[in-house]
Amino acid sequence: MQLTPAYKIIFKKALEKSSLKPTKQREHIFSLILNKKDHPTADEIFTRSRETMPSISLATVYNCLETLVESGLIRQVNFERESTRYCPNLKPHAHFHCKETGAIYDVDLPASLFDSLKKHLPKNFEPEQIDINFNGSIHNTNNHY
Amino acid sequence: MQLTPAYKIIFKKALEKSSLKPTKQREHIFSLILNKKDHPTADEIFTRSRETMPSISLATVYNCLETLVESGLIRQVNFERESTRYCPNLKPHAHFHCKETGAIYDVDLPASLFDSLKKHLPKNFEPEQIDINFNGSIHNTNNHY
DNA sequence: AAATTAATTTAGAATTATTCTAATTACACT
DNA sequence: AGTGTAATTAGAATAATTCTAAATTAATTT
Repeated sequence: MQLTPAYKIIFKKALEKSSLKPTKQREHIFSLILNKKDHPTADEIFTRSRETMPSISLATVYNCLETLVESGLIRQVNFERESTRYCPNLKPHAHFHCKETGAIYDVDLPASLFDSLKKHLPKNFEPEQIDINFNGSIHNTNNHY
Repeated sequence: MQLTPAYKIIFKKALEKSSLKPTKQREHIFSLILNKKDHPTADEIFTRSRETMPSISLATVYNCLETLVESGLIRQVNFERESTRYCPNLKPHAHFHCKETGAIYDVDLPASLFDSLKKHLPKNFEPEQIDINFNGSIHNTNNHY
């Protein structure tokens, strides 16, 4: 679980911009999320972290995730009141939540769509973040019988 | 806190379609949400309910809210992991969450926008519900100085 | 390099919204 | 009236997250 040199620079810069330290734990968690792009929960990240960093604590995982979100390196994803999940995809996109499997899929969207959404806000509303969440199921188009 | 005759019919029909009973408690909670369109939490609804129905319990409030959502009479709104809020507006719309005050505002959107969102999904993804949430702040355009 | 300070991590307790459980109540139907 | 099913109730249980206070690490000053 290692950051590429390019990501290592991004990582350091992003944290330093908010005067936060690029610690071992923060880097470790960031690399875990980057390397398996599957929207894990804090608890899943905790379990995975301990495989290679057995001394890490759950509180640290929560702390690190918070600082990574603050510094813009990852995004939070929430569905209903399920555990918060984390996402390293920073491109404009939505999420699709399959109610059968619970899996979450990224859905790329053109930036223009976010722009036209913003146009419907009153002039004095200043959005910082737009979350678009689909909830539904996924049909298997192969197996018809 | 009374339902109009028109809403009373809508209420009964919606529940009976799922073979649920139009009970006093369910009607009471539905009317509370309809009459003050401010996205209350279950706990706020509980407090308001007791003013006119002191014997109601919190569990019942949760139960009733669940059945009202199931039968399509109200919608749930979630921001991050804050308490779930409830919304009687069934027209296609988004929500704006003011991070300063915590208030939630409905933002009407044309149905066409939801349609173009759906077009970006893979063909076998079947959305049942689309949630669009803005997070940000509201500028006061009056008081410049 | 030792001492000082500040930030981070840690373990475990505390919190909070929600769900669960089991008992009671309210209806609908014979 | 008696039976059966659904709904309500109070309180206990759960689970994700946050808080607290102590311990560790890193950075800075002497």
